[in-house]
Amino acid sequence: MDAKTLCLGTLILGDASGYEIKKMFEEGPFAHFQDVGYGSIYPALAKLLDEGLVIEVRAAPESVVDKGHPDKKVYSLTDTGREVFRQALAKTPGRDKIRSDAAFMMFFSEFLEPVHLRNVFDDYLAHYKSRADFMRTLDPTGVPQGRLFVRGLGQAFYDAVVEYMDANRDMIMKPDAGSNRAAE
Amino acid sequence: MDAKTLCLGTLILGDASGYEIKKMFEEGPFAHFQDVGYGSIYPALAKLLDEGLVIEVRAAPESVVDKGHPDKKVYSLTDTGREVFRQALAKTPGRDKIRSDAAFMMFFSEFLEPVHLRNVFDDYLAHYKSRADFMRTLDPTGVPQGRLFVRGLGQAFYDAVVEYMDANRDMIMKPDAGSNRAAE
DNA sequence: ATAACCATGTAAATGGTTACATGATTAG
DNA sequence: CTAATCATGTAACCATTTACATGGTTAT
Repeated sequence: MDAKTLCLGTLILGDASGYEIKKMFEEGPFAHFQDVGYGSIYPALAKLLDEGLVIEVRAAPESVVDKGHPDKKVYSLTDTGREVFRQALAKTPGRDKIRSDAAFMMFFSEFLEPVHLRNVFDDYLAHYKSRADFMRTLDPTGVPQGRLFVRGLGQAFYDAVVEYMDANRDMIMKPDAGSNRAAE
Repeated sequence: MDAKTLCLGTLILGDASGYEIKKMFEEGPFAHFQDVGYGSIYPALAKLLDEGLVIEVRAAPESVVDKGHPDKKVYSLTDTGREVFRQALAKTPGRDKIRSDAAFMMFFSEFLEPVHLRNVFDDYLAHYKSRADFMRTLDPTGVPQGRLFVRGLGQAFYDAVVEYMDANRDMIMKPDAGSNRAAE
């Protein structure tokens, strides 16, 4: 999924600014399966505007909360944008892409200093723990099934990682009991 | 992790050709947490050769299996290469990067045609099932702990996805029972 | 024969990340 | 007053993906 489609997806959930879109990928509903930075979002929004898939709208006057932020740009999907998004969803998705540098490092645990290994392990576990905890705080009320399903999938993934790491800490942390001779 | 470090990692496990390195990322021990194509591997190997981190070696004469493949190039790590790899492992790893187009699609299940949704779901599940099954065929004998740990982590991940999807098929596949009105 | 696989490589296109540049507002 | 957060955007750099180009071998 390119940044453009990602933006269309967030906008179909409601009007938003570039800043708000980023937030959705940081702590929102997409957090566990997609990722984008400002450097992708702003150019993507500019292109979408160019192509007529989104328009710039003033934030609803009711939300005068935005009084002090005159430079905030809120985008809204056009009908064409909605249609293009539907077409993007109709394609066959590619395989999941996972890049875990931490897992790569732990794979080579014998080449890491014990202190460093412990840090990598603990940081990794702590991160997944906090993600799992965060997801548990979300309210499922009124959320469509597809979204709940994907949320649950993320939750299942986080929980599995945490559970496995808690259960197998010793396996990687304790010095190797001779079984590594063969593969060196 | 850039393609260069990834290549160093596979080569520390033993001499290999570009083609063999790719295989490792397709069906080998890295399959579930990293991914690279030929377009990354061959240029990376060329650079590593340039920098003196690897050398080209003839495949061991014993393995005359390679008789008919004179253009096969086997690479081997130099001491510098080993050292550079260790340094790469000593750094703090970045966060896992996950991009799941399929999850993104399922998130927006209301916008997908039922047939397409079913296809996406079934393909996704089938893929994770086959990955999980494959990992169960691997022999743990003589494999160092770090590698076993990461293998188990991948296994736990695959199993969690399969289990969750099997258990919650109805949730996403059955037409929405009115709870989606709110977020539309 | 012919498909599948082994095997290597390049070039162009695509797209993402990082660093830079700026400035207002809010909470402590 | 100072740090954090809100807010947008560009340019250079970096890296990957895709398409192209080639050709040998093995199994059916």
